[in-house]
Amino acid sequence: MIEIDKKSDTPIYEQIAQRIISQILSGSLRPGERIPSVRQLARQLSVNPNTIQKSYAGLLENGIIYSIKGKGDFVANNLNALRYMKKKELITELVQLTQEAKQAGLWIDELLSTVDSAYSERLI
Amino acid sequence: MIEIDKKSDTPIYEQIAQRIISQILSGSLRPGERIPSVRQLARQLSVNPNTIQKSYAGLLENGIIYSIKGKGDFVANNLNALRYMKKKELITELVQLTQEAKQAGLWIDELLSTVDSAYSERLI
Amino acid sequence: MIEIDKKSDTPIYEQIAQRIISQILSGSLRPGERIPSVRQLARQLSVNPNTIQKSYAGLLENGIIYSIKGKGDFVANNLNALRYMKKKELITELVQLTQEAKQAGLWIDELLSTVDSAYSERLI
Amino acid sequence: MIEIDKKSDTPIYEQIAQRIISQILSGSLRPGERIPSVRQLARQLSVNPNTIQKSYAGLLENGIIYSIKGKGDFVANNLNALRYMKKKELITELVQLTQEAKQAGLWIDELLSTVDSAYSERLI
DNA sequence: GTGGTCTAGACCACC
DNA sequence: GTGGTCTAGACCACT
Repeated sequence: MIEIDKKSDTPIYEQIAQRIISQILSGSLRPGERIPSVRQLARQLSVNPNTIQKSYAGLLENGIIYSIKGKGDFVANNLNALRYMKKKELITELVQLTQEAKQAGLWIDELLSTVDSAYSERLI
Repeated sequence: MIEIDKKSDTPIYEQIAQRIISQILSGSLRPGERIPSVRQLARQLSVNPNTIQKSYAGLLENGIIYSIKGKGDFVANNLNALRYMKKKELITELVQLTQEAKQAGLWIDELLSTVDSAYSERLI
Repeated sequence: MIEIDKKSDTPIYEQIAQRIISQILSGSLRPGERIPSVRQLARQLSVNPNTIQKSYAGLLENGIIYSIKGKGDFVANNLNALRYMKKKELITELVQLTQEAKQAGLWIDELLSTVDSAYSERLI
Repeated sequence: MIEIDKKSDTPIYEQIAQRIISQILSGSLRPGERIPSVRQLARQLSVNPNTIQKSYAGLLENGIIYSIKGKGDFVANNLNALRYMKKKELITELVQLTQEAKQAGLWIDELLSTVDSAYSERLI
């Protein structure tokens, strides 16, 4: 089940793409599996079909899904590449955040223990 | 010395505000000290004065600077509050990032060592 | 319907913000309802869109409205907080004014009867 | 003793004028009495003499002080007129404030009791 | 169509 | 010189 926040400042089409990617990464959508049709998802989220279309176009372009005319859109067999991409992205963000925190005067201990406890916590 | 990236997707006026804040946090701008005048900084960064104005308006509204008409803008005496705000903000981001990383399948060791080495690195 | 006074010494953008707030407080604009678009209101008041934008930016930052890109700006669900804020503000002003009046030699009866009759008066 | 707030957004020259007027109204400066010289007050408040000059020019124009070349500036014999002006001004403000409060949903009782207690309070 | 950002150029009050 | 407000016109991303 996908949920979006229309008030958020990250565009809806990107929110949807992120949700789908995270569903793939978490295994709740598997390679080869069909994802909801544009119209169906549009109805379900009460969002303009154009917006869904834009999400899917992005996923298609990055090889995360493939589409078969007349049948629908399916999760591609890219799981490892996808994981790798996401991982690199997260590491980059983490490096930036750490350096910013250092400059702002936080101690390394605070950062490490924050990461440690956040990792152990049960996800919401 | 302030540097900005006009191509970045974070607005110029916000980049400038962040730079000023980080200069205050790092101590290179002290409470009571004057910050560059709107026009001067505009010339220096080859940016429109209105854009600088917008940056300063934001800082003013948050009580980070105060302005005296005809004299200039000065760093307010909020250092502790500012540090606290920034710290809380960074910790929140770090928690989110950690949980996202966990869900994406990264190991705790990868995160901790990333933070550790990023912290030791010489800042650019 | 919003009216402004371009000659007033309170900036146009603030006049507009106040009008919107008072419309919310008086119930003529309800939470979730859309407020006029930037360009539309600009045309209607023959004011530059940037000025309207500045008004709305302030309301946005204070959580009084929220904006959805491509759709418009809407009244947030803050009515009680808003009422409380305004009330506290007005009471503070009233206290200051009263004390100033006392120091200037006005009698308490003059003040009370002024308030009383001003309150009964039909609003313009 | 006059005190000013350079950070305030009401101009310094106006702050000074207001202080002098309130000293006259409260009786601590009496008609015919000499007020501080421009240079003296400028030194005392560490303010540019031009600014003091502007204050005094305003007071002069409104007949609140008169100046004798080579001797200084003195409080005029206008006390009643001054009181009347100030009173009219305060009443006007009070009417506006009351109507705004009404529109914001405050009750007449709240306003009256606020005025009443503020009036009884010992001034700071 | 919508909001958001930016530029260029102007005017004002203040010090 | 300073900050603050406003106009006119442009571009962008989003729906």
